[in-house]
Amino acid sequence: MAYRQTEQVAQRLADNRRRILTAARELVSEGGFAKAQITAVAKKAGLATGTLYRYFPSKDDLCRQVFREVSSREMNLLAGVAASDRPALERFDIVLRSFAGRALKGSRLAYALLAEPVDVALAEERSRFRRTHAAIFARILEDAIAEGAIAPCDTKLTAACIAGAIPTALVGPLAPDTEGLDTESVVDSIVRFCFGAIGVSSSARSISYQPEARP
Amino acid sequence: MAYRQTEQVAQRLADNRRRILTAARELVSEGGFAKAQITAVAKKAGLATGTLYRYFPSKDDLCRQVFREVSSREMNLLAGVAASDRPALERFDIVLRSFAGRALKGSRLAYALLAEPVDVALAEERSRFRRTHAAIFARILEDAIAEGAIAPCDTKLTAACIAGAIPTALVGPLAPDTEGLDTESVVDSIVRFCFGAIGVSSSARSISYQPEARP
DNA sequence: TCTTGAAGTGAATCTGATTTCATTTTAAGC
DNA sequence: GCTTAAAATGAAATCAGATTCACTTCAAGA
Repeated sequence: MAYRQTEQVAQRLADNRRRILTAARELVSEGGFAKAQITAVAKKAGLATGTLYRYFPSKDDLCRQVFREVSSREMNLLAGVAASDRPALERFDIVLRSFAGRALKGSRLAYALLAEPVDVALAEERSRFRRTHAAIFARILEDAIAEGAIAPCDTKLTAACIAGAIPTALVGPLAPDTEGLDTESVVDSIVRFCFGAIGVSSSARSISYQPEARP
Repeated sequence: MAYRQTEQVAQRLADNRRRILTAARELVSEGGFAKAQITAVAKKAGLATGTLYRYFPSKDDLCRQVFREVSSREMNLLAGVAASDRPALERFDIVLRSFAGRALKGSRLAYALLAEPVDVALAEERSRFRRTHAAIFARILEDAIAEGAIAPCDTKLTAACIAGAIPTALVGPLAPDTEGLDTESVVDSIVRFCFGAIGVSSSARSISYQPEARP
């Protein structure tokens, strides 16, 4: 018995793994998944190309992992908001705003997640991401119906529509170059659209429910 | 002067070009753009690989061309419908239905156009396609506002949302395997969603405007 | 029939990445 | 210090396509 993995080594391995993921994530935030070539990632992580393959079986796996980490952070955030015990419509408002708002803020990464052309493996991941969004929306819509705040509708499909509408509306504004456009008004328009879509006009909304005092 | 292109030759050249485009289109309808490899296209067109390059400078160019041909047929169709002189909301209804309905019918091709993972060149083409959709919707919305049929709104953004919502709602149903699901009800739900989004509830709609007699 | 330049060919090449693997280095235990 | 097995290395192999190019075939017209 001449070799046994020690705590210290295990630590370093875990570290390396993390370092690879971080390097990849940073590259993605800089230039999208297109910039996350294995060689570049390894270099940035301070490891040799081959070493990387001791940690991840393939590029696809690595990228999927990165995609999941980034997107699940977002998802958890939204899910958290969605799970509060406020009235459904209020939650709807907040979820929409955090989604759109955060996307516009971290635009390069959001673009990678939502719209950058990617290969099949990541496209799959992306569609899972979108379905999760939709599920969150669907849940809120069901609650809203149960509360009698909106009329019944096909919640699944409506949620899918919303989950598709937002990214598309953002793509223009998200485009890697776009600078200095009125973020808030874009978000407002999107929110208005989504409320409309579920049958809550903005006038009705400002009477029955005031998410924030308005200026 | 020993050579001059004759009518007959010109004819054959044009024929070849067309044959290449057709072959490519057919391959795309069978297996998406992924299946449209140069060699396969050439073979299907009954030409040698190299010959194809006498007609198209690169694969990207060929695929773009195919994408444009297919999508512009759709666009013209929608634009035609949109340009009729009926009331705006009626046109809205028809455009939505033809869009969603046609996509569901020719699903493999629609999937390629709307959702298949593609490379940058085609992604560009696709976003142009989507913007054109949005423009059609925007136009109708403006008319509807002018007619006083709906309340004013940010037509550009609303149109973008709609143009994004529909494909997303269709992706599930379009997925290359999905069989035997209720096409009509999907279309209905989408239409309902879009009308809701512009502030026309389905109840209001069935009173003020009857697109078709209902059973 | 013969010449000429365009059209057509498809095997060979190129490309840009991922992935492998023979070799070297490192850490653990004796 | 020595042995062992894991970890790390990075140059080279691989790969799946697109693309090229030296060559052949063809059609027009002299």
